Amino acid sequence: MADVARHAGVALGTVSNVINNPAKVAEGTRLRVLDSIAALGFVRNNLARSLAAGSANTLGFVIVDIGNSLFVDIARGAQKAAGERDMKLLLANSDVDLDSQNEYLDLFDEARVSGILLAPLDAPLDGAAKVRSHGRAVVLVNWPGEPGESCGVVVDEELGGYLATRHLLDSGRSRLLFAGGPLTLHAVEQRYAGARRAVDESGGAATLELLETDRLTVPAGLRVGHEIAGRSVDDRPDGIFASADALASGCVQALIYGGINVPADIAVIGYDNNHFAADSVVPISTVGQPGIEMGRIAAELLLEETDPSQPHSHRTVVTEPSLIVRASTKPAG
Amino acid sequence: MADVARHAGVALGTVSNVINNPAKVAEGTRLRVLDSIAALGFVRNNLARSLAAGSANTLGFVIVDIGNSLFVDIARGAQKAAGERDMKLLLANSDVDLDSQNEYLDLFDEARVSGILLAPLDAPLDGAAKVRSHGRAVVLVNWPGEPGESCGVVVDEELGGYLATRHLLDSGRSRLLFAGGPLTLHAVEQRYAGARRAVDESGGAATLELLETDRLTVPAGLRVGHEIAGRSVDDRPDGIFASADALASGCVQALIYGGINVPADIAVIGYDNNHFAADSVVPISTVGQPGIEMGRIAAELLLEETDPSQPHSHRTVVTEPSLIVRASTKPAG
DNA sequence: CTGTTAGCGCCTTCAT
DNA sequence: ATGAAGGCGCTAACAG
Repeated sequence: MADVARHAGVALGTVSNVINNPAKVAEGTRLRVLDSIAALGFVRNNLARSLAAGSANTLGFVIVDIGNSLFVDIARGAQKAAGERDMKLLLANSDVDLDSQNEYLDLFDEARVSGILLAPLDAPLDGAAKVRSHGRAVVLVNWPGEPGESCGVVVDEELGGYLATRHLLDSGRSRLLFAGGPLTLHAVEQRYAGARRAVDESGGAATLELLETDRLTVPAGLRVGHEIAGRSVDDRPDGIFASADALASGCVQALIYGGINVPADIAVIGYDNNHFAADSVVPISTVGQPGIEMGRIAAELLLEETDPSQPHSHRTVVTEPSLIVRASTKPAG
Repeated sequence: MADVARHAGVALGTVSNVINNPAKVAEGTRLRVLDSIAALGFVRNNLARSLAAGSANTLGFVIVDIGNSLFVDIARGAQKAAGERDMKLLLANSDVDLDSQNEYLDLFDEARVSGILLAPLDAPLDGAAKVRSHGRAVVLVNWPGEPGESCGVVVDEELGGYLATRHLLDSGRSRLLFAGGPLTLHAVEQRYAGARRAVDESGGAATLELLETDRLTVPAGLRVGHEIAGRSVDDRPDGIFASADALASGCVQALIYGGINVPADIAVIGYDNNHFAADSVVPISTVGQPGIEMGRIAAELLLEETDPSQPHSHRTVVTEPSLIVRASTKPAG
């Protein structure tokens, strides 16, 4: 930086101003300094900048599973929101491993990032608490904030379950089946609760069978589909709500394989709006989480919490999922 | 850090040594300092550390598409290799956007990371050249290194195409069809060349039809499958090499939908070892890239280039894909 | 093995 | 609008 100053024939402080407070320096000088910067291939040392300034222009995002498209969408949304405030977003993949998650939390802590976004795995949040105790803001993503401790962004899973089921009912289906599990998973349980509510509202006009699976994968869905295809026609549902697209995809494939027509015989709706759903012989209706929006909101909450000039109270924002109708639930008949 | 020193009743330099050169300090003192660190919730400021030490313990990885499982695998491998040398790996998603890619390159440059891994998009590598001109090492991933300029790690696509086709031939198929495109994509063209080679080696016992697609997606695969299902039986191939699993998945779905038996009537093999292939009614054979290994190699090349105590000459490491046999190519008959 | 000291590169008052 | 000086928190090299 001193080199640049010498090259441009100005003082070191002026170069600093050209970079950080362009308005404070005369047009001519500014241009001359800029030229020197280019000529010398100068790159501001962010380490020193952040050290001296006491704050970084970077946000960290620790992701539980980078293979999951929802989190990729969230990252995109957060990236965009951060970019609008001239902040950069760095990612770290904890890979569904608690130790790894805590390590990356520490890494961002040591790197003095401005704030941290955390999509946690279903485990104690000690690591986050530790980072927070150092005064670094942590916003939970796809996880409720801890009351009075941190912000969070979640999706209303119950509503999603309701929407999916309501849609099956509206399409003229009445013998419904909910597939998914294990029910100990909060999201699955909530989606089932929503399904339950929709059916209860129908006042006895519809039934809901529960078929719990051990996982939410394509193979599990294949098993579900095969099981149903093996039933006598009368015992089959006419509408299936698979609580994840992977499950729905397997289910649809196995049903078709078994000679059952989707959606004429059985309508199927999934959940998550993964590529699984769209990329199927029979495109599968689904419920989508607003990943990009979630990321944007999370980043904004974090930026707000980080900004000392702004009052901030911790809160959990609940976003709404939305119904995406495709061929797999076209009305019966 | 001064606080810790005071609390432990030692000098500031000792605290530094406890953290960085534990061997250089007496056991008792070390423990006492460690206690103080815990008691005070001290977190070493990595910015200051890197600034003072002149080098960071962090690697950056700019990824073209974080939604692609190959890159996720590569990230895992790189993460592991880096971890073994006490280095951390930070990720950035350029999202198939050149500007974004260059921005993240600059970000890592400013952050003075120890080195950068770049899985580039198919576009000029100016950004990488710029960073390199600042003396920061860049290793190209899934892209050949620029001779004399940088290292790279790639997969032998031609070999992969050969393996897939060889496997179809070995399974007793002879009327082969290669689906994929556009052929302007380097990887597709190479895979086709490998297929060509395998068929040529058969000495006229087999034929290879080329069906170029405009994309490598499930919908494109569906179109391929529907097209083939629409042919008269005699005109159909008995073995299909789809140059991507997404394509193969769509193809298999459409064939089954059209009443064709896979693999009895037509064997299908994909490429990439994505979940698409495994998660299919008929599990699809495929060719897998050694993502984890690629990541590990890339990180090691980078670390070697970064280490001034070691001689280094730029090179491109070519890794070998491997055949993964599943149900979709079980021998005819 | 311990304590002291001089920067790492930059930002930010402060005077000019 | 500009130049000079102090310090951000830490490491490394030195003298004890």
